[in-house]
Amino acid sequence: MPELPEVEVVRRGLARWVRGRTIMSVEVLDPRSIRRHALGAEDFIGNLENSTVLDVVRRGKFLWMPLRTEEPRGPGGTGEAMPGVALMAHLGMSGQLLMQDPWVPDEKHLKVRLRLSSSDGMPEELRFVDQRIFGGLFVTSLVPTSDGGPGGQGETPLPEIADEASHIARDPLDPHFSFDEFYRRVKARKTGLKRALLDQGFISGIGNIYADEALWRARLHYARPTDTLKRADALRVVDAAKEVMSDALAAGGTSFDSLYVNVNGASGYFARSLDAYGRAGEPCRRCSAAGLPGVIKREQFMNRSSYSCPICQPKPRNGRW
DNA sequence: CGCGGCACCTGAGAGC
DNA sequence: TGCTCTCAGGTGCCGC
Repeated sequence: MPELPEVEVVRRGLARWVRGRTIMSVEVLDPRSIRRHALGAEDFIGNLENSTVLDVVRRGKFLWMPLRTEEPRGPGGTGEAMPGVALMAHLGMSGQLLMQDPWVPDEKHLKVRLRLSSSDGMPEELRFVDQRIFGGLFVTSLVPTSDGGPGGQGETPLPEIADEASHIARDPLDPHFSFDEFYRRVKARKTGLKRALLDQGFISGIGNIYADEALWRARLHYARPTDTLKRADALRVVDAAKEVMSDALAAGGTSFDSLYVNVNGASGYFARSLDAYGRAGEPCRRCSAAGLPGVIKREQFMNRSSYSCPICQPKPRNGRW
């Protein structure tokens, strides 16, 4: 279940292997994995072949590789660079980007294979593997950012963003993230706090797991109306999200099952340090440390499970927050 | 505008 | 053993 830290682990790993390499050929083994590429497999392949990967860039959970595509030289071709396009990837629930040597047998859920130009000792194939097919690959254009800052986080940040990610807000680990802007927008919206944390247009990179962890750390209820949030509350929950995500990043990403594997094929491991998510029926660590009887409760919210402690993340009795 | 609901998917595990 | 049901969840879209 990749959230921001996992995607960043993949980004860093991938950048090392693919920067500067040319896509020699592309094989789409399951067209469902490129369904967000509206013009189909042939167009997808045509856009990628003979393009060179300039970088690997991330915004929230979206990952893209800006490409340099040259017009064919010779008759009719100028040899000049074409307008900016990028290969976009979203890992969804179970997507993996793996570097493999060609003789390694295909993975069971291999969906797309890119053959890269050879580069001393590096694996020649970039494989997109995805069991549940919530993720996918597609080609998108690059557009200027609305705030003039870099489009995303990469080795050489560009003032452009992949069109399909331009609605995604910066994440709390982004040096250009603005808490003031987040607070202003969240105050103006009438919605529940967890819903706002999961809204990638407000603040990105937070999924169900880290939303619950951040709310627990900030001692806030998931349904807290955002327009009642004090600045200190909002700061606490954003700081908590930032903390939990940088901890996970330092540990190489969270992993609960074998579905998430980073680009080098090794699972991250951070799940053991979760305080709320997945701990239904277990004592709240903060409450037990204080001698209180809090037990983590699981509830359905937004069609998914939410975990919280009824004692330290209470709902008000009188309906006033 | 906001929100609930749902579709998109597969596989693991529970229950019968 | 084998069937059916439930659950996991990021994102986008639809209708109220």
